[in-house]
Amino acid sequence: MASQYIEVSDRIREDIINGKFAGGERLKLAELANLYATSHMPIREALRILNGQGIVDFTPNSGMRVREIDVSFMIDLFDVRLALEAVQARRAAERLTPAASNAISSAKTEFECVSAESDRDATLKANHRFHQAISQASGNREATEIEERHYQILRIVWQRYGYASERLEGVIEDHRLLTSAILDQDAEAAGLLAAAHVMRARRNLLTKMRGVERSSQ
Amino acid sequence: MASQYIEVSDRIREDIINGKFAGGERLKLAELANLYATSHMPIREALRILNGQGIVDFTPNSGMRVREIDVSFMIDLFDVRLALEAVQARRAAERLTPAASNAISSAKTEFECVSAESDRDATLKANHRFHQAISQASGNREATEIEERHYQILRIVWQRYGYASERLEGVIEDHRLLTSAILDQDAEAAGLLAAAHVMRARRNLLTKMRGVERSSQ
DNA sequence: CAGTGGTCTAGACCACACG
DNA sequence: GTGTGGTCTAGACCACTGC
Repeated sequence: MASQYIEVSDRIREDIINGKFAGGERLKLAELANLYATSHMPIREALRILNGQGIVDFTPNSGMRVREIDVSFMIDLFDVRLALEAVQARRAAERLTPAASNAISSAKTEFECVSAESDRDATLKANHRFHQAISQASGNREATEIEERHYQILRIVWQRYGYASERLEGVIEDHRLLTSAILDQDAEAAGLLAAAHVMRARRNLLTKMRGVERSSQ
Repeated sequence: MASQYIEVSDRIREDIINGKFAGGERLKLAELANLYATSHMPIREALRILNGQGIVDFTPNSGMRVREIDVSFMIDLFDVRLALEAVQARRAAERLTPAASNAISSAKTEFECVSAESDRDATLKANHRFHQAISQASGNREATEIEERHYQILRIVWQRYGYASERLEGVIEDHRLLTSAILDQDAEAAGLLAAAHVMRARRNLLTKMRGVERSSQ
C-alpha cells in the first residue's frame, strides 16, 4: 500500500468532489483521523498536499477549510489557464519530438472514441490525457504542475456542474485543429487555438454556474 | 514565536539562498532536526511548504532534495511569468480601484528612491512590492500565489547571479510606462508593457547565467 | 539482508478563540 | 478562564537502497 498520507489525501479529495465535505467546511484533524482510521500526522500531511493543490485553505493555528469554488474563483483560474495553455501549445509546437507527436495524436483519437460512448468519467480522463500530452510536449515542468493542480479543481467543478457534454463535437473539433497545428509545428496557430479552446470551455462553464447560482437564490 | 514549522521553513529557505545547501543536495530529516534543534515533524512540514513553493523536490519514500536551479528551469519559469504578468497587468487596468491605483504608484516611486541608494536587498524588496501591488490590483488570487512562489525562487537566483543593477534606469522606465498604462486603464498597453518588462528581465538573467556556466567549465 | 532514513503512533502541550 | 483543536515530541516501524 502507498503511504497513508497519499491514500488519505486521495480519499479526502474524492470526498470533496462528491460533496461529502461542502465548500467552506472546517476540516478538523481529530474528526478526520477518526473517520479515516489513522493518527493526526498523516491527515495533516494529506491536508497540506490538498492545500498545495489549492483545494483546501489553511490558516496557521486555525486549521483547514474546504475552499469555496465559486464563479469568481473560476474566472481567476481560467485567466491563468488561458495564458498557460497558450504558452504550452506554442512551446509544444516548437519543441515537438516524434514521441510527443505520437502521444498527442493518440490522445486526441482516444478522446474521440471514448467520448462517443457518453461515459462522463472516461471522457474527462481522456480529455485530461490529451491536455497532459501537450503539457508534457511543452517540456515546461512548472506550467505542467500548475495545470495538474488546476485539473484537480476542474474535476470538482465538472462533477458539480457537468462537463461540456452538449458541445462534444465542438471540443473534438478544437482538439483536431490544435493537434494539427502542433504537429505542423505552427506555434502561433497552436497558441491561438489553445487559447480559443480554453475560452470556449470557460464561457460554457460560467454560463452553467451562473444559471445554477441564479436558480438557487 | 510563530510555529516551529514556519520558522524552520524560513530558515531552510534562507540557508538555500545563501548557498549553505547546494542544488541537488539531499535534505535528511534527522540531520535537519538536529541542526535546527527540533523533532522530525516540524521539519517535514517545513519541507512540504518548500516543496509547495517549488524550491525543494520530493519523492515519496526517498526524501527531499534541493531543487536544481539552472538555465532550463529559468526558461520555464519565465515562460510562465511572462504569461501571468501580462494577464495580471491587463486585469489590474480593467479592475483598477482608487486604492490599488495609489498602491501601485507609491510602490513605483518607492522603487525609484530606494534603487538610487544601490542597496541591493532593499531594491529587490521594492521591486517585489511593485509587482505585488499589480498582482493585488489584478484581484486574481490564483495568479498572485503563483507569482509569490516564483518570487521566492527568483530571490535565490538574484542572490547567486546578481540583480539587474546595470540596467536600473531601464527597469525604472519600464515601471513608469507600465504604471501609467494601468492608471490610464489601458489594458492592452499594460499587458504588452508587462510582457516586455519580463522579457527584458529574462534576457538579462539568462545572459548572466550562461556566462557563469560557461566560465565555470 | 543489513542500514539508512522516511513514515506513523500516541499522547502531551499549549496557543488561540470562544463565552 | 476554559476548552477546542492545532502543534510538537520521542520513539517505534518498516520500505527502500545498496552492499
